[in-house]
Amino acid sequence: MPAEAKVEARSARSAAPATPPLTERQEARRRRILRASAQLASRGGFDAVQMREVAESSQVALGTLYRYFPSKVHLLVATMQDQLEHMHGTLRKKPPSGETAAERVAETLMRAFRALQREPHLADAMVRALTFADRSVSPEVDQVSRQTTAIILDAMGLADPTPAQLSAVRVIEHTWHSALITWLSGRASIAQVKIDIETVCRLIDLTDPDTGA
Amino acid sequence: MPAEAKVEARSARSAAPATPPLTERQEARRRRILRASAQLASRGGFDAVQMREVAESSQVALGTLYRYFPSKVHLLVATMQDQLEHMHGTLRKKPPSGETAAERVAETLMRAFRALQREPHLADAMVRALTFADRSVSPEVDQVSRQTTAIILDAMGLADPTPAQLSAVRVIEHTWHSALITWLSGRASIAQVKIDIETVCRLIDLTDPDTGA
DNA sequence: CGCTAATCTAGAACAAGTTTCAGACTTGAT
DNA sequence: ATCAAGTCTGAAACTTGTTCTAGATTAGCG
Repeated sequence: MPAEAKVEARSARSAAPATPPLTERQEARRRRILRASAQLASRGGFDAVQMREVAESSQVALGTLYRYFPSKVHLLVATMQDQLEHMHGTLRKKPPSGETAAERVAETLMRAFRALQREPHLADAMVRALTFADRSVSPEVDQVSRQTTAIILDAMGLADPTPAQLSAVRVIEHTWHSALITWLSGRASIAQVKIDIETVCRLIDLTDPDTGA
Repeated sequence: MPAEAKVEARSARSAAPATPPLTERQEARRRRILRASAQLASRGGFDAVQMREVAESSQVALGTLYRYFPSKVHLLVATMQDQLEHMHGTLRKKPPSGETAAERVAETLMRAFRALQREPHLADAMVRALTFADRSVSPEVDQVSRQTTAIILDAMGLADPTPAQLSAVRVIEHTWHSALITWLSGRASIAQVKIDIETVCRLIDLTDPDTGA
């Protein structure tokens, strides 16, 4: 029988279908790797996360690093999952105060944006990885997307959204990601991102089953 | 005095401030390079565009290729500029037929989307490069963005848009790029992209100075 | 305990983007 | 026609992501 179970995509909750539980030491390794990844990313962004350095930093052989995360993009997307969970927890504690759903969503996203501004390099690494990811990372990217959707729906305060509302949420996510990229690459100001977020959030009112179209 | 002028960012119109004109042979080299890039990209997407192969394919030394395009991302973004010009020309010939501005924009974007579907690998290479570009490529990416904006404004049929309308256009572009990415990475269907585009285009009506909010 | 299969480690090796360099070639000016 | 300065070429070198290998370790089972 195997000694330590096969290591694969890890996820927050019960999403993973067949992920054998990790040993304590394995869980610890995984943590060390993610911590090193975030640390290096915080310094110099995407480029500063070098696999050899991550391995050394987390006291793990390069081959092992690749066993846990099959590519740099996988690693950074996993790092993002990790950070997103934090974020969601933090956001839950102080629900947004806006009157309308649109206001609350915009407020929540701006709060998240401010958090990202505190670690712009880390944001750079995570977002670039997310948009650069190819099909082999789809499951992980999808998980990030679901988590983001959950955060937005939370802010809207909706139990069961209509299809139109889900469309609006998807568009908001698109805008969120793309606006972040333009900000990170210095092509848009913080103010600009704020405007874009507020603009797209008006779509929510438009799809409100009571008042919208 | 210099023999052949310094090669730098090239742009469609008068945007470049100080780009000495290229020799005929230089212009020809540049063309060959872009053609090779598009050709390789059409085959296997981003990964298939290998600088050594582009150089060989376009009968240019590797060092020369790097003189014309300082990185793979620069090259692919330039390739996108090139393709966008084609596209804009093509789109101009058959203006969209929709009643409202929103309909016309959605129609135009869907037409562009269909064109991309014909060369999904090329689309992959260009879009991935665009979103992966860091600050050093900002001017070129910005040029692509301006060109895209021009296409959308064309479709709206607007001479001088209001700030609110420009915001809407920016959000539409965000959605357009991000939706393309989700499609390219297999996380969204063509139908899904269509819905997202149509959804975000409703923002236009919302900002119409006559009828909107 | 002692086995056995899987995991982990160290390090070499490979791949593709990027840089560098010496020498041949072009260009525009004199 | 000649020259100086800038370009192009071919090839090697360097960087960093990724793969591979042989041997040491570890985990669970009988």
